[in-house]
Amino acid sequence: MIDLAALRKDPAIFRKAFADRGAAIDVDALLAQDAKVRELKTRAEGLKAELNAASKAIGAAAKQGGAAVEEAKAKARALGDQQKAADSEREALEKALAEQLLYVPNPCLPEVPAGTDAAGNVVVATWGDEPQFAFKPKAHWDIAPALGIMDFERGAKLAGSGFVTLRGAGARLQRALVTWFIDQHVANGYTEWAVPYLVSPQIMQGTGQLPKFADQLYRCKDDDLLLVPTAEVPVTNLHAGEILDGASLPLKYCSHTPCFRREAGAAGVGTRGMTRVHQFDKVEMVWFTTPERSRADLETMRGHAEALLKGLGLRHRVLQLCTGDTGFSSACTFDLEVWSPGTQGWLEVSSCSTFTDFQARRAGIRARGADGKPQLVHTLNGSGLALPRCLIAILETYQQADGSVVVPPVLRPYLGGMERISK
RNA sequence: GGAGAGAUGGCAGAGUGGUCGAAUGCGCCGGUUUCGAAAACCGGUGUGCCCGCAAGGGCACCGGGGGUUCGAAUCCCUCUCUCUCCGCCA
Repeated sequence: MIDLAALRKDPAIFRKAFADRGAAIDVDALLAQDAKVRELKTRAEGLKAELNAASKAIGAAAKQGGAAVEEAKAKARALGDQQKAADSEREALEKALAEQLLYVPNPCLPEVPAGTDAAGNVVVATWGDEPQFAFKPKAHWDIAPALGIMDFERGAKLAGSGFVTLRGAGARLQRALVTWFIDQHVANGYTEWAVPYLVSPQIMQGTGQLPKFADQLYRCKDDDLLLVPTAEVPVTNLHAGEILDGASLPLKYCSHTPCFRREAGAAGVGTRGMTRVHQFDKVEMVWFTTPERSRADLETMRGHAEALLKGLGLRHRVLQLCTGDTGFSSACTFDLEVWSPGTQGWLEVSSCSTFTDFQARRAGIRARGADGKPQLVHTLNGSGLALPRCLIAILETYQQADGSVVVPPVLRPYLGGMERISK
């Protein structure tokens, strides 16, 4: 959620930011409503103050008794009616304004390149040479089923298209990746969390998934719970409504969870194999930090994600997303894309963002600063990393002419020393 | 799932219709004292919002929501959560 006081103070900045994003936000309408709400509030509170004073007087008078008390009560009753009317008007308008505010995106940082869509994203770094093969490299959907480590048909049998199963060394490889990732994060000072995979609608609102992206979420109607689309949601909301100790910042958390996404409207686009599925595993990094250091922390966190790809020896690049491609809640995002030799394309395996105070304001996450006053924190998160596409890149990058796949050395200890996955 | 008990400030714990944003204790911060510290004593110590240049004034919050009343931490309804016991269960 944006800061209404900031909007009042400098609407021009917000107008430009929304335009850059391609978001049709009527700033003037928001400002007008805000002014009206505050006017009504002042009036209603004034009446309430009168009423409170009148009630107090009745209390004092009642002790002495007397006929004047009944008359005073009648007057107070009339005042109360007036106050209630004014307050209900204020309440309705304030609620409507708050509702609209939930659909207003986070302005991007000034440094974010302007652009309307993914074509405007800027490559800021590339690592690794393109792997060379003495044969035509295959795609993972050919490699993995042939090795018997991935089964798409059975996934579809269980839950429909977009669900896959991993078998034997495939399942174990994924588990090895998860464990190695988390071990790296813990070594970097992160605290690991295990969290619920179902959360309430209010929690989804805290991080910005609701109300705008309801159609992308799986919902358990009978219990009014939603399956998490990313660990960002439960982990960021761990501190919802809390006032943290400023000296404890930055807090660095990581968590491994499955992620559930309906992917409504994405059918047919890059969905073959395990590239885009309704359920996948991911290790997520989440930071709670201060406004002063959040931008620098984003670099650090992105470095942690990149280090994983380097450790695995996977060619990758880093994109800074342009204004038009930056997510609703984010102020600045870097995507990490890994190279897929089988499809000769790039696959997004991580998205590292700073949400500035946007999520903190929605979720009510503050920290007590040096001056003793609570202040909204900045939240960051980044994948570290998404599992399916890492599996894809490993299988395709390390495939051999005989169909086997060499295991990256860093993972071997997690696979009982296995050096190669063969049939 | 059934039965019962409970939810008050950082913590503990009073308060059952009026001057209660809330006693008291602990904790924390500042001061006095001390060579220094402890102890003791004195003072302070929640959050959000509105009006205001400011000084200052006002409103709201005692788990959430709703109701009764001139007035609710206190009465009523409802939801959530916690604890105890029973059942079921990985």
